[in-house]
Amino acid sequence: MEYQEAKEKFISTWGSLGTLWGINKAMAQIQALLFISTRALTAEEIMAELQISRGNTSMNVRQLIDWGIVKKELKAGERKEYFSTEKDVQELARIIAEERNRREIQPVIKTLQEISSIPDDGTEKTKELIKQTKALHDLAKTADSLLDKAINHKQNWVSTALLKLIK
Amino acid sequence: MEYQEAKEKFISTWGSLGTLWGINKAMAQIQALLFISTRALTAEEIMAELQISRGNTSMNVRQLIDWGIVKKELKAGERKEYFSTEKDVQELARIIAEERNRREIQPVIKTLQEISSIPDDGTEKTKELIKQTKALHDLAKTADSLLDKAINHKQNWVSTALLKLIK
DNA sequence: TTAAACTTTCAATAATTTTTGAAAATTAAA
DNA sequence: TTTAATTTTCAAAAATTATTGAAAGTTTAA
Repeated sequence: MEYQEAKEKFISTWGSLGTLWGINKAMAQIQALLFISTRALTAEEIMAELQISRGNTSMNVRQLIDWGIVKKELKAGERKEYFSTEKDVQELARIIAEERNRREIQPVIKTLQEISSIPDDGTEKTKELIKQTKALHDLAKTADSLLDKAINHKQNWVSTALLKLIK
Repeated sequence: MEYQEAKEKFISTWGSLGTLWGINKAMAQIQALLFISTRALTAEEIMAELQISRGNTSMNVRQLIDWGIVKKELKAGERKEYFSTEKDVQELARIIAEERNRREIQPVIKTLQEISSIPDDGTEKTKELIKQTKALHDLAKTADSLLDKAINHKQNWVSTALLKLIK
């Protein structure tokens, strides 16, 4: 396998993996392209490399910026914008964990809290609903604390967690 | 909020959360329904509760069984099948982590391994591709070990991991 | 056997999500 | 200003994914 093939394979693998962290294919592919690029790229270059439209590029780059994964770079004397991604995998993992937590886990915790707090009317089905949503709420809160630790623990948190778990 | 509203809210919240663990809405809703049910349900009952078709029910229940989250129960003297889900949240989390790892993380690790092993032709772009995919591969392997620990550590692994991380 | 009860399959349809591309908006140099 | 370079927006189209429902398949009891 030589460079071009490996590059395409990486971009397509990373793209289809997007769903795993809750983003769409184009967004993941743009990030992948920037991740292995030796320099910041323009919208034009991204479009050409990934064969996607201008609008698609613009929207997805913006989303990546919203996620805090991609940054705009302005070059002196140049009109167009250049884009680059976070290159450190640990930091990338940290940002993604933080965003997913904020966007998806927190709202669910809130809802589970509400549901598990309904009045116990004494029926078996109500007791079961309360018991099960409480259990999920507890699990989610624990996972949340774990994630929060990870998020605020800048360097190498996955390894750290692993090392401690092994002991 | 009384029972019926809370129940509907739970099913719909859990359903839309399906994407977070990589399954579709109907599949997540069926699991949610069984999770708060006080007894095993028939396909007929699932269809009626969730207002979905027979085919949809059949296919999604089968997928839940493939995931190892739902079990068939046969009642003596009855022709139809009853379905129930794993009720313990810790075990549920464990099974989901195991399946996602097997289905999604393992194939990615393999691909990253292949890509990061291409010959270094000395160019900057090849060096960058190798370096970055290697870094991702290392992260994925570490996460994999962590998950593997978790998967084989039956009780309360999230809390355990958290406690150790806090120390 | 046959028939009834029930489950599965899968092509067609519907719903949802993503992508396009051209027009509008913005920005900055002339 | 005006103009040209560039980016953003968004309605329409395309692609993808989920759902239906009726026919085919399976199982068990009579």
